[in-house]
Amino acid sequence: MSINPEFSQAVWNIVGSIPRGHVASYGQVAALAGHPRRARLVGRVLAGLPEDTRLPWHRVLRADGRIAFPPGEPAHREQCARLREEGVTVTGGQVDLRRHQWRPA
DNA sequence: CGGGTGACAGACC
DNA sequence: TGGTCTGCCACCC
Repeated sequence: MSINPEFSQAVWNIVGSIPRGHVASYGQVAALAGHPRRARLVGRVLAGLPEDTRLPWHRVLRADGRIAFPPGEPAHREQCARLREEGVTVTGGQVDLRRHQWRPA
């Protein structure tokens, strides 16, 4: 399975529908896109987003609630900032999933 | 063609 | 709570 427009489109839609103050894991997005076990592919799609994207990419975290970017990288700080700005508590580059994970209806 | 590399995840210990 | 190891799969040399 390549990174076809269909999959990208699905990922964009899903990520775009994560509500403010909530987060989802890469694997969760992949599954919702109809492709379980393809978390890495989701990361690839997000990596391809333009810098001025309007998509809430910062609401996507690793399965353990940690930010995927290495601490110290600008992107890491950016993600922290954006999450906090919408009321998500980030401690040590990590979010409490029990409290913030998105559970789609 | 072959090996290294990720914005990952789950199983174990 | 935290390390390792393995499976994963499209890309890029």
